[in-house]
Amino acid sequence: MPTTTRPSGLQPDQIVDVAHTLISEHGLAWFSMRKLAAALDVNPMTVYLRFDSKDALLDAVARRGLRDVELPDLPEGPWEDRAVALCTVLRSHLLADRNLLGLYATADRLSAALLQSVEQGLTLMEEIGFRGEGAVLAFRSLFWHTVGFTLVHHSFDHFPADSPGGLQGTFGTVDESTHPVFARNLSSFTSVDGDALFDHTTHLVVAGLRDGAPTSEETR
Amino acid sequence: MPTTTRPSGLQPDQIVDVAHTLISEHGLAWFSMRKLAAALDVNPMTVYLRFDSKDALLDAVARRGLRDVELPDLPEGPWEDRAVALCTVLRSHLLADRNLLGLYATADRLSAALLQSVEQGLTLMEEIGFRGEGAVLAFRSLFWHTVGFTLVHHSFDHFPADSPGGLQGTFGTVDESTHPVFARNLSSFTSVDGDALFDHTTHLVVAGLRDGAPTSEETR
DNA sequence: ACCTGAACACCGTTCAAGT
DNA sequence: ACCTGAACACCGTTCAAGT
Repeated sequence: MPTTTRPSGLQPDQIVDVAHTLISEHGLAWFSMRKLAAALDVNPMTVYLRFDSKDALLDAVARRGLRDVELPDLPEGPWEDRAVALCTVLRSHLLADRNLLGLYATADRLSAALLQSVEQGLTLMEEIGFRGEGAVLAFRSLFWHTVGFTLVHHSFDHFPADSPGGLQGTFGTVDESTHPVFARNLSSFTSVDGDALFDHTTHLVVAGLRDGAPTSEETR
Repeated sequence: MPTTTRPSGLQPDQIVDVAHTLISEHGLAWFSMRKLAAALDVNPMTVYLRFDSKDALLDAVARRGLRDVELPDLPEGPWEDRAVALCTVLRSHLLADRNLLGLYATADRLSAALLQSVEQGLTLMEEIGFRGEGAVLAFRSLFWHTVGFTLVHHSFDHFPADSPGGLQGTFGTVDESTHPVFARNLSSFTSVDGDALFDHTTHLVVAGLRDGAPTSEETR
């Protein structure tokens, strides 16, 4: 070894790759600039030559995680089914790596990374008669419905029923006189199936879009 | 002063209160256990006598932030309007303190803190004929739609149009041959009005619920 | 020019020691 | 019993110094 400082030629892409892998494997909370540097076998400060800050790096990692998302072609079938399918695929891509979800939540320009979904979504909206800003609005409803529901997904994991206290523990005592309807339906508050709830709500949004579309019966 | 250690009688509620205030004023990123202790004029370790960890404390802060939410009575009017109003009120409560939003995103048992909304939501669902688990499912769709959209809200703040690069900067070059529909509608991608988009999508969900309700015309 | 080592100003948390 | 001080094992980031 001629010198102690190798001109590593460390590329930004490589840094983002390794950061992505580390976060994916160990989680966002575990990740640090120093651990990243160790994984890259480089001085902690070298990373700062390529990225201004940890935030800037995380931004790049988030964008990278979504950049190469390849959405499959939508299946044949009724319009509603294809619209729901778009949402389902999008969501499963976002959920694919749970450790990166926290990153997407704070990463701006989420939609910019998902060009494929924009193309497919707009096509669907035009198919039922939406044009221009109307098509964009309709697409955005569906898109952000999907992203929002996905970000909220982990809240379902720890819902009562299975937990020690059960519903009592979570809701405390539901006062029959102030919350009569709630009290009467308490036994129906079973644990939440996130996938089913998403699917159900997506159908509601899709049906709403379809009903409000300029063209209701000309899809062919 | 007789001794240097006051038997402060520091109450957990007081700790949570001060933590809530600090986060609300300076943000979640600024907040630390040591700064909290300084604000309480107490040794940093004293807080650990009441809370096992920072996470446990933040959990308590999140719950406290929602505990006393008093939802106003729903206005008179058509069912759809009242359902939308419930969502709007819920959202504005969650958005009231933007600095606490990040807390809710990771706080489990979000719904447990919002008993009021459960009572009102279930009442609405029963009004159009939903019963038992059907009513709970319908309510959950509306509730989590609202929470999800709220958590995603800040993504809209930095949407292109006003930013330096504009749409070009965010989307890069939209290839006309691979994304023809997108390219054709590029000019319709104006900046996102989060409130309007939420309102619009909420109407879609509400309309979907109404249409799928057991009773369609017996509301009275 | 490119990289590093040491240092600065912080963290959350543990634990032996004080009163 | 109740609280603290010092310490441990970390952080992100700056910057003068090395090659």
